[in-house]
Amino acid sequence: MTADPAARRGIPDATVARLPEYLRALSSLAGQGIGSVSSEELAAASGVRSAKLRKDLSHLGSYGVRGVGYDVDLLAAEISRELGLTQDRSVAIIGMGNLGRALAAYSGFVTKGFRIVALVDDDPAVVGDTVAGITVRALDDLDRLAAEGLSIGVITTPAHSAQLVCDRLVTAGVHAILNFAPCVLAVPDEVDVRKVDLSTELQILAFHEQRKALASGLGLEEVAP
Amino acid sequence: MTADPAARRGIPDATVARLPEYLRALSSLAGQGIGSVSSEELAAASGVRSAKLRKDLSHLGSYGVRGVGYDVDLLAAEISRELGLTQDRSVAIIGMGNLGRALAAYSGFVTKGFRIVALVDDDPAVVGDTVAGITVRALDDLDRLAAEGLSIGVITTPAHSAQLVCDRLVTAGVHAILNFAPCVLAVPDEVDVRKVDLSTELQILAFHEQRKALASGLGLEEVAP
DNA sequence: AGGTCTTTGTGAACGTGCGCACAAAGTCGC
DNA sequence: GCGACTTTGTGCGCACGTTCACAAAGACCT
Repeated sequence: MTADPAARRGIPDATVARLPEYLRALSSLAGQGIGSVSSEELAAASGVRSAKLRKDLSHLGSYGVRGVGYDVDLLAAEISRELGLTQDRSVAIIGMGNLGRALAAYSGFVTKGFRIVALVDDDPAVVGDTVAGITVRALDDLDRLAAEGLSIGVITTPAHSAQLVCDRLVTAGVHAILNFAPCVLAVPDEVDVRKVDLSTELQILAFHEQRKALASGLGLEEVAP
Repeated sequence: MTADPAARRGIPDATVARLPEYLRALSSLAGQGIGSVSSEELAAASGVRSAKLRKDLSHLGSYGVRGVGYDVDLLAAEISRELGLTQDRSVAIIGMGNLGRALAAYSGFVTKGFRIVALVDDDPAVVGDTVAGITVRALDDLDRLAAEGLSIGVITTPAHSAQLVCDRLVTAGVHAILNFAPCVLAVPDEVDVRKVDLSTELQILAFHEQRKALASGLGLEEVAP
């Protein structure tokens, strides 16, 4: 059983997390008119080692040609299919603060198979405004949106509202949430939550900065010659 | 040698990545007037298992009391110290598009020991504008900023400008970069780069959505009773 | 057609991270 | 003061991810 040619049923999470980067690198190459790449070249363009790239790609089948490399268009199509980008997915952004508005105006991910179908806010003073060509709707409209096939919810509210909004998304049937609010969200097992937090990122950078400063400042310098 | 009480010289990366979350949970608890927590409670507030939390905390020393738990303020201070947040770090944001402006206006990370000291853009039409109370400066001012002790650079430019900006930051002596542009940056080994990309996050969510849809739609449903 | 050369795909070794389960250590009640 | 109880800190086993090194497989030249 599972005589599946691509040996699916389990692409490692670490690999999935890198596939978008490979896809971007491939798009860039295609835009330059390049039709074929070696694992070495594609790995360099993606910021990984070639062995890791080859092992990642091997999880979705054997699409390279030994002695030549990978066909750019074919591989891009294959990764897109694997990531589920062949069908458009509808996205709602909840929370029309600075970040929510910036994301609404960001055109970068519209091109990748994602479509912003709704902007939502709970402030009556904001509801009805037009942001990036879309009219802001009220929180109560979430149920109707979900019924229309909403796929992903993006939460850009303050932390104290995030769990409430999250609960309403889950109740409405949304199974994928991208959370920009600085808090942990409680969700049922079948719901995927990914978190993006720039404060966290800055703190991680600060840690490494301090580590480097300490290492060069004391204790690890060479013995005087 | 290394009879260091805290047994430092190597906190795992995975642990470092979670410390900010613990810190945020502790701040929240402190705000509620709670002075002591068990690993079980703090883990729940941070979205991890208690065993993982205890192992993480053990890497920075023994600050808990058996039978009681952790002192909220003490532990928060200890994590802050470990992350290097005791000294303020200055941050520059380069790229005054929608995202750059949103980050500049975001007050969330000012409270955490980070200070935005400069906003930068290469468009002469934008230089001189005031965003979030700060005057936008030209790209050429980066060297001067770095000389004043700039610690972290945040890149919010389009992808095609990111490498150029990155190079100037590195030349100016910045060792920590947070990259929001959808591209890989080439930097020397001594420079840390962290990348945040919402398109990537959406694609990862899309993958899991598709996987769930396939699993429930075909092949994995139960045998008819 | 055969040999050489390039590049993929992968088996094996290695390191890291995670969770369990428990001993050590301290508190609280009496 | 002592015993029971609670909670931390950690040793161990397992699974996952990464890297190395090489055999298999095809292209290209002659």
